[in-house]
Amino acid sequence: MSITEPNSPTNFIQNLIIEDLNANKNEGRVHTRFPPEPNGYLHIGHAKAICIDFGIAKKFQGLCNLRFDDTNPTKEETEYVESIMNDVRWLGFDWEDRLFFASDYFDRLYAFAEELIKNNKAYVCDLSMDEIREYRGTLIQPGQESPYRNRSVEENLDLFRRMKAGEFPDGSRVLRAKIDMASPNLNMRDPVIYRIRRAHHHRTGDKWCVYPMYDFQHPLSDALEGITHSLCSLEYEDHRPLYDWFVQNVSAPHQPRQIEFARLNLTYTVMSKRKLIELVRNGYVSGWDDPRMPTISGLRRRGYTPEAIRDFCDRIGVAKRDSVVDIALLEHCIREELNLSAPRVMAVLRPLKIIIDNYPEGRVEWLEAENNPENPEMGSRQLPFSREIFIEQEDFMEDPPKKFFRLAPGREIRLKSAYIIKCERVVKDENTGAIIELHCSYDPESRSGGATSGRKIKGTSHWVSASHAVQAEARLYDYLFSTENPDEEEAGTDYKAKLNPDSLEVLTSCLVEPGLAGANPGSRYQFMRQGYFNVDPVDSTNTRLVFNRIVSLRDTWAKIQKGSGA
RNA sequence: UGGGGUGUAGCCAAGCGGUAAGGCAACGGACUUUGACUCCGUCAUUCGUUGGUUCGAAUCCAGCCACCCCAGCCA
Repeated sequence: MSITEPNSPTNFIQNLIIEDLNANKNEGRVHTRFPPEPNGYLHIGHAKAICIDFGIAKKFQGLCNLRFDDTNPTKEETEYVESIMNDVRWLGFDWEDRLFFASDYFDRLYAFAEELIKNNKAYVCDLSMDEIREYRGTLIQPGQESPYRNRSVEENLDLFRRMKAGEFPDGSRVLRAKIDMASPNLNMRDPVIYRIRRAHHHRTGDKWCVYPMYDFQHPLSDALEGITHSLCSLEYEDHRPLYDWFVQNVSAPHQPRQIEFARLNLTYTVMSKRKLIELVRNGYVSGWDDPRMPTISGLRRRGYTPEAIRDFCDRIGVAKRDSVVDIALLEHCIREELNLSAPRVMAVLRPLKIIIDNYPEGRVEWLEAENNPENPEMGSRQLPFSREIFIEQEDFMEDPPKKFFRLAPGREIRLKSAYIIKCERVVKDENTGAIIELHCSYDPESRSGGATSGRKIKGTSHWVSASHAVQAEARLYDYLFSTENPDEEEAGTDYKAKLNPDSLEVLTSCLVEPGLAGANPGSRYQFMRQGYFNVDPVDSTNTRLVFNRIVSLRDTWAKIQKGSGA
């Protein structure tokens, strides 16, 4: 079940909306919006918000707008708005013709500000930034009124118009709402609503030198768009009285309602935009789309699907409790999808050579292999088998523990879709003692699918034919951070100290079955026991094949070791 | 010492006065041409805590405790 589906379970936001509907509010309409600031790339936390904003609208046959809250020109860039639109679309959501920008409303917002001034509810303040802070008071002490608080309407109007006209330097004056300097809620202590900022805006260029603040812009943009339910994260709860104040003290065409929910946190990663941008800028990762990043573009490059991400967002629920969701749930979602959709192919990450002494030299058999035993519709393919093959190093142990039932001296193993082989001899390097290759025999009667193939063998391994395999590169990713909660305070450490040095392992000797030579960038596979991989959509070229490990299969090594008591 | 929030299992999360859903994780067992997958089973006598109201409380009331957010001309 999903909040994007009609019969899914309800959450507290839906219950509030149902109450509004039952009270005949908003003519029965439900209209939400997803309002990112274009100052960075979207991450999985935004995906939660997107699924909630668009999902709730859909659930109530309503609409959801995409609106960019672009009122701080010093942080915002066109690159970001493009990536955001791309990511929202990729996730599978459609804002149709309702793409908006707060900057589209600059004229109307300015008019609302003048209206406030004319009603003696806003004033131009000449205090410096530091002075404003001092006058604001503290958490436990009330603030003091600005000496400029009681300027006449005429003077305020004149000053504000001259601010807009560019007569004053940046930072010299601001427009403030006249509310209550003694309010226990600091947001109500005459908040700044316009500041002078000579910066090039990504859409309005140099037309404006005054820009509205979020607290003023957001409720009024919602009102202008006819938003009924303005869903945002918990840190804005304190702002709700201000939100309502603006809507009520201006001739707003509509009264939207703000509802807050907890933002997403995930184990082993960070979600704050400030931290992510720092990881990118300081080169801790290769970019916003580094597959270890929790960004949408990182997850996409890693091989995650929009369906898996939406499924994850549905499963984590919506509530007001601060929480940290276990990354295992996200991994479960992609495994569940890929298990049925990704073809199972043979790839050997750490090759160990095997020579089958009783198999004729030069002979090649093409064996049929099913693409996905759980999804027969995916058909089968032909695999070359020959005298020399590679298996996974970890599938052989010279001195195996009790419950190890793969290959060992004198033991047999089934080669997936091929024959049963028996290890006859181990060849080692004279000096180092390292294992160079294995000599085996095969059982000609055991060919997979044949009439006499029924012999039961405990272990099965994947393999590739030495002369047919294609060389590739595999990138194995671990968590970017080594601790479950890198944000957690620990005296003297900052979150970067918890970056996991082993978060990326690159294997260049990886060998894959020949059919993968021309695989499409982005396509996903299960490399048997090694997990799910995709062809890197950025780095794979005709001469270089790179696989990203999307996620491992659940680790069986732990059980093997546990079983052996090792 | 102010204001706003939140406390249900290892992690999420339903529950809204009638006797603790579901998912992830974990742990047993079955199955398996990959120990994965799949399937079956186990996993809160108790809901931060102490009292109160009630025939009956996770749900209502009071006190206490813990944690999160707020003093940008960021959003």
